[in-house]
Amino acid sequence: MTARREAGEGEPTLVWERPEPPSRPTPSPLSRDRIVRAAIELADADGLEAVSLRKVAAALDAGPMRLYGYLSTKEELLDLMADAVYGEIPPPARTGDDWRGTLRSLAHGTRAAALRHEWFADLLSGRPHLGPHALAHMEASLAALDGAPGFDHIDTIMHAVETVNVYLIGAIQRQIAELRAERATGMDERQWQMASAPYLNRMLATGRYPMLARFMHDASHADAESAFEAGLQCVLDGIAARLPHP
Amino acid sequence: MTARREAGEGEPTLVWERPEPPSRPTPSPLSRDRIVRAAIELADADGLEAVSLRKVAAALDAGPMRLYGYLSTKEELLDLMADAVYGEIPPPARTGDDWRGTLRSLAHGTRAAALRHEWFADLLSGRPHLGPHALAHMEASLAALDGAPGFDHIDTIMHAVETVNVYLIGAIQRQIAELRAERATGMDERQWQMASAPYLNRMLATGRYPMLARFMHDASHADAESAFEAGLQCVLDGIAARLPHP
DNA sequence: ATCTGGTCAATACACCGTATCGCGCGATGT
DNA sequence: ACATCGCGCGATACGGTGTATTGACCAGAT
Repeated sequence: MTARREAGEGEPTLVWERPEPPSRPTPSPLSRDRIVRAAIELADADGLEAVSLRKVAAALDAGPMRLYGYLSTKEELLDLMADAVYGEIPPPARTGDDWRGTLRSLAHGTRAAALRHEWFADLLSGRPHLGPHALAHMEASLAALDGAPGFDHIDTIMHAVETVNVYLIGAIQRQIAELRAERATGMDERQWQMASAPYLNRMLATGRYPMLARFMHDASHADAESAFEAGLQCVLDGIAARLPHP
Repeated sequence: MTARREAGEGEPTLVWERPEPPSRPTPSPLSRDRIVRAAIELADADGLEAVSLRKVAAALDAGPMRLYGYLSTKEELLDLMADAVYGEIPPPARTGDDWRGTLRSLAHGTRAAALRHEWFADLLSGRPHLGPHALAHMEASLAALDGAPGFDHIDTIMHAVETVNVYLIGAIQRQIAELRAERATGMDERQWQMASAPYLNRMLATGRYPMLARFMHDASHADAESAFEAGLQCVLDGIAARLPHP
């Protein structure tokens, strides 16, 4: 055996002068949910790259290693975060025969959630989202179209939903990228022109990009929201065109 | 550490027994281009997260810090990599009045480049791509539509290109994500069903996802290529529907 | 012959994800 | 009531990252 701290023998220090046991700081109760919420808070505030297991744990008054009881990898935390976003998307309103309205509400709901959590865009290129909320969202999307006029076969339904989703993903990425560019140079559009425009102007001045120059000069730059809506209508038109026509 | 440290003012060791100066390993000539190529090689082989300044430098027989003469940040390296991909996209064939063919060739060319460099999908959510090749690609896209019947105004042209691009981005992301999921479980579709299906089957068995179950059971799962083409046709139809009709 | 300026390698630092270890507490068996 | 055990958790450790700083070296100018 080994020397065990026992009152019978040496006990070098008396209780009075011996410090209390480190006084466990009330090990805060943990749950996957609390962990994910803390991570999302960090990501919302400072972006995905500010989410580290150490910081998440610190935000919960816990040591980093404690998280490994709830997750076995940081990637799993990211998966949970993505699924939490799906949980925020309101299920598309079931609007009877108005399948366009259904798909539009679906798209706008998703877009709104993604804009609330910019980092969501960064998680789209990772593995497919198979969490319960993601599945439920997919299920609701399919169900909302089920029985609408023209959508008889599951293939038709899935194709429509997938096409809208693909457009949606692209639109989210585009806008998030744009939004970050603006913020990086100073948040204001005027400031953006001041900061990034010199380079662009120099490029345009080379004459190698006449169409871009024309665009910069002549185009009516629409805001992101209405550009999104316009493209979405375009996709919906395309879907409609391929339905068995009444 | 310092074998030659004694070389103060006595020079105690004789030339004969003193090793030659470490014989600079012929500091390999560097260029932004070589750096980017090395980085792309790494990324193609092992994914974006395998690209570190240290490894890129090592691949070029250089110290990590040497790269900072050519880049001031790792992000800039990623920007250069993304722009290199744009450089690989063949300019859309100018096909006269066949604007659909133009947009299709554009989309397929981009998609092919993205599939050659899976990591490209990960760079889409970052800042907008403003490198010379990206600008040239955009310019070529706009120019290819200029003068096509119905595309009179720059707004019309830009809207069409942007809509296709957005769909394109989404489709690329989707397919890359899917592709990675397959590879993660063992590369083969049969193996994928063996590995990931148990979880999905359990989820479907709960009865909470009837539409998904129906999809799994009844749908004719098309391959990625034709699904992409179908969605693209859908978008093109939508664009056509909003043109001033002949 | 000495100084100088510019390149680059070496070193250092803060941070990351995670494997390992060992302490201390609660539960358990006697 | 006491001895023992298991184990959840913190501390520590390791190999990696991006990058700031430092300092050795060499070319060219004085």
